[in-house]
Amino acid sequence: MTTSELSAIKYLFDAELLDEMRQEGRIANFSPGEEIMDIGQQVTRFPIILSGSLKVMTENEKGQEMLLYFLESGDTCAMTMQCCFGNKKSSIRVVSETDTEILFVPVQKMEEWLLKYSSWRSFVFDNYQARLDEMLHAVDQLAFDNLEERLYKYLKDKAMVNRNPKIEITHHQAATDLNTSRVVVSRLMKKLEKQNLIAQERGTVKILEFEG
DNA sequence: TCATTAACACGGG
DNA sequence: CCCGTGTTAATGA
Repeated sequence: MTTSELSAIKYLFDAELLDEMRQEGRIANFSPGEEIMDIGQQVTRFPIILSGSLKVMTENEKGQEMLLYFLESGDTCAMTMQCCFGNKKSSIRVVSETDTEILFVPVQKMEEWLLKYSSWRSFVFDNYQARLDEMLHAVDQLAFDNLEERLYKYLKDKAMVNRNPKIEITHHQAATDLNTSRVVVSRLMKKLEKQNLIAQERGTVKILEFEG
């Protein structure tokens, strides 16, 4: 592994830790829609995102999927981290949202690095923090029961991780991710359109706020 | 009141 | 024709 390959995260860690990552880590690439990790799977390697973005989902008892959050470059998955420390099986499904490049590190290294590197401790702590904040916000939105805001945030998140104000998505997909019905999404999309927040074509939605 | 399910029409590819 | 979209009606929480 060359130095340039870890350039996306080099400012996050000590030089020495980066060296270890180069030695111990493996880089893998994924295309949109590819599954990186599934529910029930034993976690043996730990992902750090170099480029692209991931979608993290969970499932309820009935097998319905539910979107938790998106992850981007420099992020890692707090849920996976949790699984690694506890040597548990994954409670989430992770799917590539865009083309992604991921650094995988063996789980044994993680605890070792906690003792050795303060930059690793910060990384782990910050990621927990960020995810907890995001989850709290999600709970807030659910509690206040405003699907319109959730939908708009979902669209904006998707546009942000794709670095593109134009999103390729159908009302059906949005409904699945938000755990609601297509009828509602169609209605709310129309509403957002009337407020000049979005523009729609068949299979695409454009966030007007993000247009350059 | 607002979401869900089912059903339907319209239109583009 | 199939799929995505936009509506409506009936029902339930």
